[in-house]
Amino acid sequence: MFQISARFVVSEITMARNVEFNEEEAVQKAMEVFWAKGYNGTSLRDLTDAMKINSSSLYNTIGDKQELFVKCIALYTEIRAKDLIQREKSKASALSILTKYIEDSVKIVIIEKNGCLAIKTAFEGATDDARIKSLIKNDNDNNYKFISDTIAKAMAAGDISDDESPELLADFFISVWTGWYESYLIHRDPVKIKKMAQYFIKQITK
Amino acid sequence: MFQISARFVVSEITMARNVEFNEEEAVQKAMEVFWAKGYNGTSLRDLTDAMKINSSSLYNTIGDKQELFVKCIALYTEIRAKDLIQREKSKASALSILTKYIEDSVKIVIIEKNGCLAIKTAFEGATDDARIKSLIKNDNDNNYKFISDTIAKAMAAGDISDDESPELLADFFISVWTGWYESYLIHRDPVKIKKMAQYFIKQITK
DNA sequence: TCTATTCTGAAATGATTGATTCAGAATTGG
DNA sequence: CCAATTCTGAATCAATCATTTCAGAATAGA
Repeated sequence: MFQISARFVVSEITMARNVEFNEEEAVQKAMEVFWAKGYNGTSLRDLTDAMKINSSSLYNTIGDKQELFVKCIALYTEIRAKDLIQREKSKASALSILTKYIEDSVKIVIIEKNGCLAIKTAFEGATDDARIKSLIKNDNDNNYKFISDTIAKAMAAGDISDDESPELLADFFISVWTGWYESYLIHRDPVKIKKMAQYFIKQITK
Repeated sequence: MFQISARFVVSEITMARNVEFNEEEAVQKAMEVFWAKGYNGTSLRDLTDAMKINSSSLYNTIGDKQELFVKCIALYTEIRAKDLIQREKSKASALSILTKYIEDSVKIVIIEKNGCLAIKTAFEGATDDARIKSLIKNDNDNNYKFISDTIAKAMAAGDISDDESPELLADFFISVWTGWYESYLIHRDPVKIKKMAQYFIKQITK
């Protein structure tokens, strides 16, 4: 017997009906709902409506609400990790990779009306699930590593001053960036964000 | 007749039983629960347990869950506003008022395990109540005004450079500050926060 | 086609949600 | 003490919550 849980039963005799829905697409839809409403603000009905599946199908394949949330956060952070890998592949100078990243961060803050799912999740603290904490920390560490490495390279190239450590500047940028989301949630003023980004770039380059 | 709602009935003949619980203390207790669990994560039973009152008393005096939440946010932002007024009264130099404020901000980030209620509320976006949005924006504007005014005074005194506008620096500080809460939620590393604060002070003073 | 197995959809689960009811306790002025 | 009024507490409300059940549809290999 290889039965671990219902969905892992593997018959040695016959196979049967296949799952009708696309799990990845369904998780993507669920992620959007959690993103907009938060964990506690999202009901299972909200989820199954968006995913267009029955709750029994959800529980048979993915699991309960918390399990689904973990998959959503995993998907979200995976997308972000892939974006960083793409940026690292760029042939451009470290400085221009960095400024492009900062400028894109501004754009995302302004476009994404619900803010950042990782930040929202960190602040909501709805569940103390170790997997979620780990995913959020990993996501943060990825960004930290990307920024500090890129700054270090730009310093080595002599494009930005090495008065401060790349690690401190990376921590600092991540902090400002988080604040931009809050600023935009409260004021809806793109100019504020753009000016702060300009200031940050000026501070580290000069 | 002066009847607006049940609790505003004023008899012209006789008075009657008084409210037994202290409303301000009860709201304070409720605030702590909302602070720890968020709006959607807090049930009415969580609230009445902490406030040590019956739900009928709550509805007869304060109102429903949303009304109570408004009062909690009002109390929270009022406490913060009073703190700023105290700081403004100080006879110390603008620069030392500013650095004291920044150092105290670091302490609060590190001490307050649940982060900042205003920031949490902004990110949760649980209710689109105009009063809450207004209170949060007001709180933000208060801090903005205090910081930019203090920076302007320090500039006038020649204690910090006037390369940048006080308004930009105020926006910038508020953003970093918000990020510190997230950083501390994820990493629980006081040194990170302290270093960032030192860096910020250094940047604006030199 | 048949049989074994799995997936789906509707219905229902008990628990909890925010909110209300109302009898009786409390307090006031008379 | 009485009468008028208001507040409190226990019980309860319908609605919704996350989750489960199960009959029947679907599909694989034999």
